[in-house]
Amino acid sequence: MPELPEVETSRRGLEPHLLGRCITGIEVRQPKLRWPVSLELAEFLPGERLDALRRRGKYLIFDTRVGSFLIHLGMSGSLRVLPAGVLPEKHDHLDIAFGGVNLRLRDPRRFAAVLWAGSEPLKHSLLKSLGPEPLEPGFDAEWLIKKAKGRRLAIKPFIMDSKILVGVGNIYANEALFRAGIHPERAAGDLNKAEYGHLAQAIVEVLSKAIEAGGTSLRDFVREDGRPGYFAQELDVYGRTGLPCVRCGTLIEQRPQAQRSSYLCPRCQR
DNA sequence: AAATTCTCCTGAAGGC
DNA sequence: TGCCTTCAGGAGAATT
Repeated sequence: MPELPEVETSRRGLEPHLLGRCITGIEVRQPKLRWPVSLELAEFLPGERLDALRRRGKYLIFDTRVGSFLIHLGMSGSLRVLPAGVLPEKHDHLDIAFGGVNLRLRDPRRFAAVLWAGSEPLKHSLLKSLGPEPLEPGFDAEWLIKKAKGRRLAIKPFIMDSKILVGVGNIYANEALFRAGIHPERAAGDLNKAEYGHLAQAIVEVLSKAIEAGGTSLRDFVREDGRPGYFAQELDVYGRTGLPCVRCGTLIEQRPQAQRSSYLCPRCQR
């Protein structure tokens, strides 16, 4: 599922193909994604040049002179750049044509979003309340401590909350907590300063390594050029139910938590 | 304000 | 071989 590293991998893969090129057309074959695909895309974008391709959390921001649009990949979305004329396959819901190439969105589960965001995209309702980027200044243990003060919410959903920090989904939340040796069901407000130090560092390391590796490949995620990422083999706990802990050999447990699966080593994580 | 539950969707995997 | 059921999940919206 695309998390921050996968979205950043997509951004880096797409940028050299699309930056500075002019949009020549929009084709929406399936407008019913998480929200209806914004009609403004077809209205405003043809003839405009892509001036920048940015990322905020798991959102990609495409900037043009007349305004910006957002793409969120949901959990099964992927973007690819293809030569014009390649026929769409099942679940290829939308093309944005850039002259001789097409930016194509595929999303079997249709949780993706393609939305117009106007001239100040960071003020869009979906972006304005997002927490700090974990790989940029503004995110550290002190920030987490401040936000966690007094909260009884479990630490795992806490770090998956995009208002606390962006980019951490189920996979990397599990991995970061394992690295930090913290049990996912602990109350966020109960962790001490040292634990938050370890956790902040673990989040940064896990996301950085995943970006270096080119994004985790799981089920539906495909990179912009179609090659899968290869971080999956480096996961310590996610999806390893019943397998031995890489550190102590204790069997990894899986348990439901807030409508998601948590994976943990009951010995290493306290 | 904070916590919890619901919701969208369909492919994959498991059971029989 | 095939049909049915269950699970997976990003994250906003609705509810408590």
